[in-house]
Amino acid sequence: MEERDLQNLSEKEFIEQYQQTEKDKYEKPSITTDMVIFTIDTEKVSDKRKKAEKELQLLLIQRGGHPYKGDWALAGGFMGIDEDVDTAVQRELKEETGVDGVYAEQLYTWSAVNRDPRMRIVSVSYLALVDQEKLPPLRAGDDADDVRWFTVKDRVVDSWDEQSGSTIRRTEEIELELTSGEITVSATIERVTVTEGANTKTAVKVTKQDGIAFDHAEIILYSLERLRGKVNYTNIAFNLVGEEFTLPDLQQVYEVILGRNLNKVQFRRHVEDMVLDTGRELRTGAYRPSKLYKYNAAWVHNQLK
Amino acid sequence: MEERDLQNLSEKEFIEQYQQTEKDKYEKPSITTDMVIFTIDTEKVSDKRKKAEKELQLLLIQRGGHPYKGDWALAGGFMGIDEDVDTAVQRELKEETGVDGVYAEQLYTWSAVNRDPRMRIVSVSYLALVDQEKLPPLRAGDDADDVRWFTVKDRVVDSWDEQSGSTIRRTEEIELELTSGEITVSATIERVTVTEGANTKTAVKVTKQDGIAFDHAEIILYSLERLRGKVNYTNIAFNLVGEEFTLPDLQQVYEVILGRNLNKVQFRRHVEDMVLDTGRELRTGAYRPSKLYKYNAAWVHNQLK
DNA sequence: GTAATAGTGTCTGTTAGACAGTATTAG
DNA sequence: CTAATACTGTCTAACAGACACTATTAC
Repeated sequence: MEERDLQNLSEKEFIEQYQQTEKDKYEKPSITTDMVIFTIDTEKVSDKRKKAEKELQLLLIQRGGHPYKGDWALAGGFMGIDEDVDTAVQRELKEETGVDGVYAEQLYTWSAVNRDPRMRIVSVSYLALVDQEKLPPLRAGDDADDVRWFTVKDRVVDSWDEQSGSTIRRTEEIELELTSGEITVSATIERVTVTEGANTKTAVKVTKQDGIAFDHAEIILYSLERLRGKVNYTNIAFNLVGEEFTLPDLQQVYEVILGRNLNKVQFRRHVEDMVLDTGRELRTGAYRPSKLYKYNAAWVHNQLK
Repeated sequence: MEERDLQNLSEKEFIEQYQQTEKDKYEKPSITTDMVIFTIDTEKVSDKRKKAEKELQLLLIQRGGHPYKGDWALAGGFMGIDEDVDTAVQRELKEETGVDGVYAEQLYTWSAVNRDPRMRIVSVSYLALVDQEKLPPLRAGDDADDVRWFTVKDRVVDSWDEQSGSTIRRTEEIELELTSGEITVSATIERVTVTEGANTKTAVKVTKQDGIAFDHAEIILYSLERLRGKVNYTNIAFNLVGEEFTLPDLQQVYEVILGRNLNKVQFRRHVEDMVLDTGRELRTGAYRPSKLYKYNAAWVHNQLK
C-alpha cells in the first residue's frame, strides 16, 4: 500500500502537520444538545371531592429570536469545544432548570441536512427526568421569551397496513398535543414502517406543526416512546418521585407514563424487589395511610435490553 | 424581554445576517461515523466428524496512517456537509463492504474531548448486521493497510460490589478479544456502576488495549451488549441469516450472539410467530433434513422496548 | 357505623424451562 | 439395523392479569 508523504513523519510530527493543514479542510457542522425534560406534576384540583390526578409534563422554551420566533422549543444549546456532550447537557440543564445531577440519558442524534435554517446543526438529544419537588421556580433565560411546563398528550389517530407482495407498509398517524394553561401547541406525525423480508425501515414525517419549533415534535415523540419502553424493565420511573414515596403514588407515575391503568396487585408484584419499606407512613385523608417506601439500590435487572 | 438588534430583522434577513456573522463564531468539531459491522461465519472445520460451529465476527480495518498506525479500527468516515449521518453510514458501508442497504441502527454518539489526538471529533456509532453470504470479498481501501473479519470473544473476568451507606458501587472487569487467523487484538475494560438512591451512573474506562485504535474497544463492547439485548425481543437476528434458513441454523445464530446454549423447544416457541414454513427442506447429511423457513414480515413485537 | 383509600389472598390462563420421546435420513 | 440430527408432546414452575376480599383511617 502506498504511503502518503504525511505518513513518513513520526506520530507527533504528523499530528502537528495535520492540525495545520488538514484539520479544517472540510466544512463542519455545529453540535448542539436538545433536552427532553419530563417531570410528573400533580394536577391542581379545586373540587376537593375529586382525587388529584398526576400529569406528565415537559419543559419547553419560547423562542425569543429567529428562526421559529415565538414558537416553543426544547431546551438545549451548543456543545463547547472543550466539553463532551454529556457535560454540555448537565451544564445546560442546570442553567435552564437550576437542578444539578439529574437523570439524563442519551437518546438519539438528529442530523437531517435542513433541520435548522441557519446552518448545518447536528443535535444529540437527551431524555432527562426530574422530580418536581426538587425544582426551583422557572425563569426565562437570555434568548428565551418564556419557559413553561407543558402537559403531554399523544394518541394514534389512525393506523393502517398495506401489503404488496412480500412488502408490508404500515402507516401510523400520531397526534402530539402539549398544553400549558391557555397555551396549546401541537403536531401531527406520520410514521411509515416498511417491512421487506427481515429488513424494516421507518420514515417519520411531521405533516402539520403548530407552535413547535424545528424538528422538536419528532424528538419529543421519540423520547416519549423510549420513556414508555424503559419504564417496564428499568428503574427509570424512580427518577420522577422523591426519595420516599408511596406505592399508590408510584403506580400513578407508571400509569401516567404508560397512558393506561395498571392492576394494583400486578403492579405491586412488579416493583416488589425494587423498593424497601421505610417503616414510615403517609397520612393524606380520612382513610388508611400509605406506607412510605424508598428505592432499593441493590436491585438489578436481570437482562440488558 | 430585551431584543437584540439582529432580532429586529425579518426571518429571511436574520438568517442571511446570521450566516455572515454568527455561523462560524465558535470552533466546531468534526463529525464521523463508526460502524460496528457484525456477521456470522461458519467455522471451517477440517475434521468432518465435528459439526461446524458458527462464530460472531466483526469487521476491522488496519490503520495505514497516524495516529494508531498499524492498529485495528472500526470502519467509518467523515460525514459530508450535505448528507445526514444515516446516509453517511450507508455510503461508507457500501465503500467498505460492497453491500447496499444493510441493517444499520444508530447506537450512541461518542464525544470525549480527547478521543482523537488530531482534533475534536464527535462520532456517531452504528450497529450494522450483514449476511455473510451476500458479502463480496473484502479489499483494503485507500487509507487502510488491511481489512479483516475478527472473531469476537468477551468475558467478565471479575466483578465485585462495594457498599458504603446507601451507595452501591459495582465494578466489572471485562476482557475483549478479537481474533483473525494469526492476529489477535484485545482490550480490558473496567466498568464502574454507582447507584445512589434511584440514580445510577456508569463510568467506563479502557485499562489496557493492545492493537485496537482510539476508543473503539469501548464502542465494540457497547454494540455487543446492545446486540445481545435486542436479540431477545426484536427480529434483529434475521439480518444475519439468508432469505431462507433452517431453525437449527437460526438457533445457532442466537446462541453465538448470546454466548450460551438455548433450549430447543423454548427457542422454537420463541421464534414461532416470526417465521413462515417455505415447504422446502435442506439436506446436509446422513440424517433427517431440516425444514426451510423464511421471515414472517407480518410479525410485530407487542412492546416497544 | 360510613366513605374512602391501602393493601392482600387466591384463582386462572399464559409463558419459560426442561426432559424424554418420536421422525427422518444415509449408509 | 445404527448413528446422527430434526422435530414434538408434555410436565412443571414462574409470571401476568383479574377479582374479591380485608385493613385502616377521619368523621
